[in-house]
This record gives sequence, structure tokens and C-alpha cells, in this order.
Amino acid sequence: MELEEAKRKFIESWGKLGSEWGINRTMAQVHALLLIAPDPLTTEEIMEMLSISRGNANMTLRDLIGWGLIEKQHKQGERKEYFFADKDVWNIAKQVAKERRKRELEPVIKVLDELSKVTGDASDPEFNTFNKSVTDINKLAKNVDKTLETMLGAEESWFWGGIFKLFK
Amino acid sequence: MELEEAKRKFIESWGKLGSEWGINRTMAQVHALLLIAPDPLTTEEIMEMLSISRGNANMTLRDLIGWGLIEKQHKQGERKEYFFADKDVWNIAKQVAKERRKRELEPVIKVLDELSKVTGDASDPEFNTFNKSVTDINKLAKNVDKTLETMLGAEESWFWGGIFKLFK
DNA sequence: TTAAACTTTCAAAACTTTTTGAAAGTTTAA
DNA sequence: TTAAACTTTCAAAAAGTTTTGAAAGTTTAA
Repeated sequence: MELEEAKRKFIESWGKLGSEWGINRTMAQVHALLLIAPDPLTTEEIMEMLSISRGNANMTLRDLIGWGLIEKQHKQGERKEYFFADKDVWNIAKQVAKERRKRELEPVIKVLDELSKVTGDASDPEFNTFNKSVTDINKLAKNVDKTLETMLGAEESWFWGGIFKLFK
Repeated sequence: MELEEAKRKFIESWGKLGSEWGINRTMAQVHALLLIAPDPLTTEEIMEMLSISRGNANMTLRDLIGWGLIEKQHKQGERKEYFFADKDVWNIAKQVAKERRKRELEPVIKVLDELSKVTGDASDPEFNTFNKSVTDINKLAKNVDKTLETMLGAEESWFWGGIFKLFK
């Protein structure tokens, strides 16, 4: 396979993966483009390379900055803004996990805590089934939350070394 | 909060979480409904309780079976089919992780392996940046894959006990 | 067999999300 | 100041996804 084709394929695959994980396709594609770009790119270049509109490019770039995945760079003497991606894969994974934890896991835990408090007749199967499921899911969610917290605070070394060894 | 309200809230939250994670809202809601139902439910009951159409209910139930999250049950002397959810939260998590690994992670690793093979001029920054990113992501993806494999084969005990303790 | 009871399918409709592009806003050099 | 260079916004359009419901298919009891 030739480099240009490989780049296209990479951008396409990253986009598809993103959309399967609830991150919009364009956002993932712009991220992919910046990941393989040796130098920072301008909005103009990104629009052109992915055939997307100015508005779309702008919004997507802002979102990516919000996720902590890319940064702006000013080049002295230039008016344009340049964008570049953090290329450290461990940072990327950490950043995404951190954001999703905050945006999704935390609100769910809040609801589950409330629902765990509901009281009822211990001889009512409706109540018992509800209570058991909610309590169990709450435990799992909190466990995942704590695990993430610990992992996000950790250094990358153990990760690259392979967590999986711990579970053998 | 009163039980009926709590049930509604649980179904709603589970649905929202599902849609944020690329599982469709109705599917997650039907799953939630079955999770808190003490006894198996018929298609008819599910349609009614969630105000969805027969076609939608049928499709969703089949999908949930495909994900290994619910099962059919025949009641002797009855024509209707009853559905119930596996209530073991660890099984649910395992099942979802297993499916997503198969459906999403595996295809990505396949593409990354191909892209890692692309050769080029070691003095070309375009090639170098591409190669470094692809190789790193490939390593991460394989690491995650192996970790999942190990976790999925493991018993639940260490999970409920808290993985995070291992990383302190 | 038959027909009632139930399940499945699928094209069209409803809904949701994403994208566009023109207009408004902002910044900067002169 | 001014105007050129650039960024941001947002309502409307396009694209994508989910849902509906009627029709077709299947199973079973008699």
C-alpha cells in the first residue's frame, strides 16, 4: 500500500471507530488527520483535505480542543491559527477516558445513588427485583469509576508494559 | 421517590447511557425494563409499557438476544414467547465487552496491522509521523485487546473486590 | 387440513444529528 | 480609524438513524 492511500484509510477507519463510540465521524477524522500531520495545519487546510465546510471545521476544532485532544498554535508574524494534535497515544486514551467519565459516568452514578435510596415493601417482588438490579449496577459503576480514577492518575509505564499480566 | 417513578427514571437513564455508547435508545430501554421485571414479559407487554410498535419491539428483542443480554422463555401451554434478562451485572458487562471487542476492536486491529506494514522513505517527515502514530495506536489497541481477553476469561471475584486496588 | 394466534419483515415516515454557507463578529497592521 | 484577514455563529438543508404498521410468514391446536 502506498502512503497516500494508507493515510486515507487511516482517517476513514478512525472516523468509523469514532462514530461507533459516540464521537462524531468528522471530529474523529479531523483528529486522525492531525495525528499523522508532521506539522500544525490551518482551518483552511483541514477544510480542503477533508472536503468539509468552514463552519463544520471550526466547530469540530473547537470540540476537539474541548476534549483536550488538540491545541492551537500561533506562528509569529501570521494571522492564521494552526492546530496540532497531541501525538502521545497514552495521553489520548487518558484524555478520552477522563472526559467520558466526567460527561457520562458521573451523571449516571448520581441517578443510581438516588434510585438506590428508594425504599419499599421487602415482600414485593417488583420492589426486590428493582432494588437488586439498581444496587448491583451502582456497585459496578462505582467500581469502574474508582478504577478509572486510579488508572488516570497512574503513569503510562505499567500500561505499556501490559496491564493484562496482572490478571493471568 | 416512589417505586413507579424510580422505574421510569431507571429506564430513561439506561436508555440515555445506551445512546451515548452507540447502543440504540430503545434497545437499552427494553433491556432496562427486563432487568427490573421480576418475571418474563411478552412482546405485547413490552410494546405497551414502553409505547413502541410491534415491529420495533420485535427487532429490538432480536438484537438483544444477539448481544446475549436477554433470552426467550416458553411457558408450557402458551403460544406467546416470554423474554427475560440475565440479571447478573458482571455477565452483562462481560457480554457487552465481548461483543464490542468482536464487532469493533478486531476490525480496527486488522486495518492497523495492514497500515503498519506500509513502508517509506525514513527521511520523509510525512512518512515518519504517519508510521509512528499508526504503530503506537496499534500497540495500544493490541494491549487493550489482550487485557480484555484476560478480563473476560477471569472470574468475577476480583472485579467486585475492586481491580483498582492492584494499581495503588 | 384450517384458522386463529402469534412473529417477522420492510418500505415509508418521523425523528435526530450533522453539515453547510452566508452573515456577523473580531482582531490586527498600517 | 479603516479594511483586510481571519474566526464564529446559526438557521436551514442534507444525511443518517430509528420507528411505524400493515402485510406476509409461521406455528399450533383442533
